[in-house]
Amino acid sequence: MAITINIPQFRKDLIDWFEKEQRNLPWRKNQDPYRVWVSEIMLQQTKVDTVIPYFNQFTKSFPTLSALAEADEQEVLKAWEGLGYYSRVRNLQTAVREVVENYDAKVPDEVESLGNLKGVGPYTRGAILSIAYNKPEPAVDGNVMRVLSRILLIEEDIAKAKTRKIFEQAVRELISKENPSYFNQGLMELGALICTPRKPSCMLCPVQDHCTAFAKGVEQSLPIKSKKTKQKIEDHFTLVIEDDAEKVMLEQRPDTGLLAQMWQFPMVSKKEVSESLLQTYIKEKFEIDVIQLEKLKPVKHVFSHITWNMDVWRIKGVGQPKGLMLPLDEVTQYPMPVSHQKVLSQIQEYNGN
DNA sequence: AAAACGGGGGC
DNA sequence: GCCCCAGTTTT
Repeated sequence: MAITINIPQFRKDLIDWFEKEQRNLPWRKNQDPYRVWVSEIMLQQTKVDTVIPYFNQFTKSFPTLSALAEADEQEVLKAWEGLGYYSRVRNLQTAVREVVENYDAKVPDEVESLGNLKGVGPYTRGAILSIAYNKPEPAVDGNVMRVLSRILLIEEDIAKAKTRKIFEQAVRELISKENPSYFNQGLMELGALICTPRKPSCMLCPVQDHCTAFAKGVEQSLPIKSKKTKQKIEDHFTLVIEDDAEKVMLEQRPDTGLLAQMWQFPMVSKKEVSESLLQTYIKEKFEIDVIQLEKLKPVKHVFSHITWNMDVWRIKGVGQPKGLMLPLDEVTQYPMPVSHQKVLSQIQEYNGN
């Protein structure tokens, strides 16, 4: 694909704008590769405003790569609680331990070694190399594809995996060798502030003169993106099991899959147990005698690909329940997904708080 | 190549 | 309700 814009002028316009207009964000305080790395992982599929408080807390709790490598896994997961995509932080800790082991606790500055780390894909690799090490590597995310699809009038489907390579090649031709960091960050910042998905602010755009889509008046219809996955619905019983000491039961989710290793109130799919058999199921599974069974307000939780309809039941039992029992005010010490934080709120409301 | 993987926010 | 978001891993 032939690039027809004035490349030196484009670089200057973009970088000058970024120098003047960039937001003051905590991970821009310095170029510490570890902090850049943490920020890039947090920012995957996640808005800046959401990330800011998490980043501040996380880097306070785990200030260095070595600190994160040595930290307790559950504490790390707890620090990520509510951010979502929890495999990101489990992979991150796996990767920093690898860096301590193989690279003397220094974040690699080469494509190969950096890209082989767990959770570091093509985007994150390029972001770290350019922002922390000022190397002219592409860092193509959704912003960059949107911005460049408009400027260069690229009409490939950005939902396709191989389309990213087209944009990487374009960045390789466009990128400033003097300041690759600001060039890449400028593209992303432009996508976040000006060249937005809907109603882009073209009148304020520092590179409007270079934009083919704007010249043709088609910026609103770019980028092209197919893909819409149909999402499933799952119905579950969610069990708040209380013993005579007023402790409640928590269980840990499996090591892999959805919300891996997070803690929750025991849950069972309605495909496995019917409401009429619920009491028998509880009695056998948790080895208690049920003396009270109340239905509370249901909780609905929407993921990107699944909707959980959770019928919440409060169960009073006698005996020694098979499972972790702890006082209600201590469950927050365990990393729990937002869905079950909603359940916890139901209980507290029911208890009159 | 497509699906899995969270959560929040804009309209 | 639908779409978006500073993506990577698994199938």
